[in-house]
Amino acid sequence: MKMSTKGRYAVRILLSIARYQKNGPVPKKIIAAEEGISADYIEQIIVPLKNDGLCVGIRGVKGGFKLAKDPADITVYDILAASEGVMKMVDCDQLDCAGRDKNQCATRPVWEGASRVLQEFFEKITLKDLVDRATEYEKTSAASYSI
Amino acid sequence: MKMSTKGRYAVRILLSIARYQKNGPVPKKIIAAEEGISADYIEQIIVPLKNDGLCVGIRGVKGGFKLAKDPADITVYDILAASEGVMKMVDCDQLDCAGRDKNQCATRPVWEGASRVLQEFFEKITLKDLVDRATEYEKTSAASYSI
DNA sequence: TAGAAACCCAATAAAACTGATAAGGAATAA
DNA sequence: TTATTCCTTATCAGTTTTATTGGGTTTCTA
Repeated sequence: MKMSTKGRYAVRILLSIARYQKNGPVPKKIIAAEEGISADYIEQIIVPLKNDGLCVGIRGVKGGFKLAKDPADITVYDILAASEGVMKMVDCDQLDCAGRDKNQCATRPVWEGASRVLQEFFEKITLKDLVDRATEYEKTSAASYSI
Repeated sequence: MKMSTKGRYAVRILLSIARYQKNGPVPKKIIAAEEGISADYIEQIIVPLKNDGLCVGIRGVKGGFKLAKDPADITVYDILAASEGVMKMVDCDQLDCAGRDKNQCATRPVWEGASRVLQEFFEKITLKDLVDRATEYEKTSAASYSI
């Protein structure tokens, strides 16, 4: 029932990109410094995010990452689904239901309902919401990465 | 974001006990056969459930397990909390928020909200609900363990 | 056309967790 | 007293997580 750090990092990485991309592509070195994640590890985490069309990498000098869509069009669910796969709390096939038919398994609706509830929650939060909140927080403290 | 089998097994084990305890304590051998979990593994899973006062073990011949409360007073959340610990999707202390103050972490409310939503969902489902559903299912098929 | 900046890709590995097994001990009913 | 059943602790292989490392490839700029 724990979220892996990969999922959390994925959200934070895209949040960083969202916040700083107005100055051009955000290099992973900046993200690393900003979020306290090693630059090498960021690469690994960002691969599925690119594959799912959430961000793009731009090579060469002055390269970096930028979002592939508007932050308001990227939900936390999109990010977690890309990073951790479809949101299913249990992979419940026939074998999993103690040999019963899956439609006869009394606990199955519990896990399906939980997955659904969670998905709906994450779908309501967009990257823009997080950017706004981060900006709000920053008003009361010093900005870290500017221009 | 996956539920471990331990949590699922815990629910199924208590559900088995709830359903069959009217004939006296339910021995783990029966639970094992019923749920397709090895008897040795059941022991391990059931320990925290006893510690949290959800069921009790009765030793000796004709022994077994029975619930410590009414099934209507045991929620799925109670079971999962006993089995897997408090429902926190991330253990977010200061260090976890990329060095920021935890009240300045823009993603923290996401994980806290998800944990809360999930907890509220599981709190709404009692063991009695599951017993009723299982009984309902059983009407359309053969009972497996009777008297 | 260097050459440096930056992303891309594959292999490796330590640590933690999961899922399970096993053996002996303690209590209880018949 | 004996069979049954729970109780406790140890062990352990396999998988997943969380990275690290080391080499490529592309592209901008001078």
